[in-house]
Amino acid sequence: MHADVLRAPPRVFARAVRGRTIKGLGRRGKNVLMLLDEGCVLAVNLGMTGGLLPFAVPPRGAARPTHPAVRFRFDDGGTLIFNDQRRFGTVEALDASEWAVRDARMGPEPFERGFTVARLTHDLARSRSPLRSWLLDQRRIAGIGNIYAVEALHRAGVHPLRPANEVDADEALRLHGAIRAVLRAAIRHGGTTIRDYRNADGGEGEYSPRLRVYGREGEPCPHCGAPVERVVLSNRSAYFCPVCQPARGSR
DNA sequence: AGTGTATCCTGCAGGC
DNA sequence: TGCCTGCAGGATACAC
Repeated sequence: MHADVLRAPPRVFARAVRGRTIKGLGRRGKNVLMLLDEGCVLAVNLGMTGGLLPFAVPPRGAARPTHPAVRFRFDDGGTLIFNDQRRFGTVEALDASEWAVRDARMGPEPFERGFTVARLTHDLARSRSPLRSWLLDQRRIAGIGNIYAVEALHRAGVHPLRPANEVDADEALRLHGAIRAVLRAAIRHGGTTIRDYRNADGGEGEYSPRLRVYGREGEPCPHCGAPVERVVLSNRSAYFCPVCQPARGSR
């Protein structure tokens, strides 16, 4: 339907998934995983506007998704449509070894036991990237996007432009806690709907009113009242409180 | 090798 | 009303 979300030629992709059975579901970073037999993985990255929409029967009329990109049909008559307005999402069929390579390239899951303060401190020291960019890099930590990177930095009291290798031990400790806290809170509230995001049941996430700085340029910092500022790096907005997140040093 | 920028695509809000 | 610009939750090819 829209072949550009497939990384492979459509016929190659179809051959890889036709007739297969979904044995389980998973997630790695921001990727939804459908586990097929023989270790094959159908990996879906939702991008900015992607969504997986299940239907018991093929949707007709107004029920039809607005931007269908890939359609799967099941033997029981069910249909799964990957809908993606901007088509920044991707749908890929990977064999076991291809998935292993992909998995190994991704950083730790924020909630796994191996993601410790010591590991974060060690990894930060190896990079001069601005922290906001560092947090978005899926090779460092898997699963953090712009909203939660920005929110975690505010909770930790660290400036988004701070070079990763200049973060001190106390800041790393706070950042580690802040990453987990913001993700935990956002998950508990069903995610953040700004415009398009919907959960698997079609409902909106309830976390957006709880965002402390993201999208709040000029509004008062909920901690100190100073106006929230916006800075653009790598073409993406970061929001921060100039008082709670000083450009240099600890708070 | 590591890092920052431009780009893919569509739609919407706001200014004039 | 309509045209223009900027912006949007992601990831990466490419230049330096």
